[in-house]
Amino acid sequence: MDELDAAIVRLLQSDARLSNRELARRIGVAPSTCLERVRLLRKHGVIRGFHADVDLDALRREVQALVTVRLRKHSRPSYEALKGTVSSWPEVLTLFVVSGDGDIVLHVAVQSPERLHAFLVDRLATRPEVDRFETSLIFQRVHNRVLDQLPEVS
Amino acid sequence: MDELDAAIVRLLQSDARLSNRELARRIGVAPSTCLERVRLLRKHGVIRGFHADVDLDALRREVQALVTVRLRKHSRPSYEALKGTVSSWPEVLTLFVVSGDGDIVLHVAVQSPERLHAFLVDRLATRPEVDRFETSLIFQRVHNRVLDQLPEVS
DNA sequence: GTTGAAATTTATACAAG
DNA sequence: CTTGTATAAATTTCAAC
Repeated sequence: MDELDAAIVRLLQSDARLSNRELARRIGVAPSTCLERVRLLRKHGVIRGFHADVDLDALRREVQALVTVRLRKHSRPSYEALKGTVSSWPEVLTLFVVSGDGDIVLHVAVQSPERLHAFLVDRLATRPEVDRFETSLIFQRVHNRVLDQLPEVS
Repeated sequence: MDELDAAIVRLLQSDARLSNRELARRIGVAPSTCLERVRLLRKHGVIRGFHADVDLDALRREVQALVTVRLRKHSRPSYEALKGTVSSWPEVLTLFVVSGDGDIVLHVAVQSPERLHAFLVDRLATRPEVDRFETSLIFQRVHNRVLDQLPEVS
């Protein structure tokens, strides 16, 4: 990753649909050079994919929460079982495996407070791996979608 | 949002760089129809943008954490001041304003455990709005990038 | 709202520096 | 690794349904 790659990565984070021509123009190289750079960034896993960011309200997900889950057992099968199940739940946007008071944090988004409660008691609380959980309503989310490469630690 | 819009939104979440032709082919309409649909979805704010998903390790962000922050005062100026400051910190990926034990949750990603500590004590703890905070290391993150529209609540 | 076709713009491969 | 050029493909507009 040199300066050019960093610039490409920055621009494609802010707009994944930039044409290759425009991208090349902005970083100051020929389109064919730019195309090859992007191809390599994808191949090497630096760029993992391109995704549309969709308004949650439009998806009828007006209520968001962070749910901190504590497992009954801290065994690998316990983690894997819950992770596997959760990934099939449409309510869940992100799952974090964490240290600390909780073991897993879920970011969920659903239609209503009632649906949130239904998710918690019908889906989550019925899982045998789950001991207990705490729920925080999300009033606001601010996403930074353009991340720069941090400087090397010297 | 009819069935066609939902299909477009679904496909563009999984691959924002799908060509308009391919998108049109998959949902079964003419390219010009598809183009107009996408244009309207953007105009109406359903599609908020297109972003490249970049590997955090490639950005030298190998250590992630969730930081639950408690404010000294629960006044609007207190929230706004911290939100404003945080948005200029490159370490922060997402900020959640939440209810519950914490008032704000930060998802941060930095170079090393040492840098995480530096972030916490030098940046966060020095803010006058901050009372205290708790930090959970993130061992794993599973992102669901394709969200379907949830059914109407009847 | 949708379409097909024309005109414009872009992506892509590749030979060469 | 980079570039310019040639070819193929896609985007975009628009008159008409």
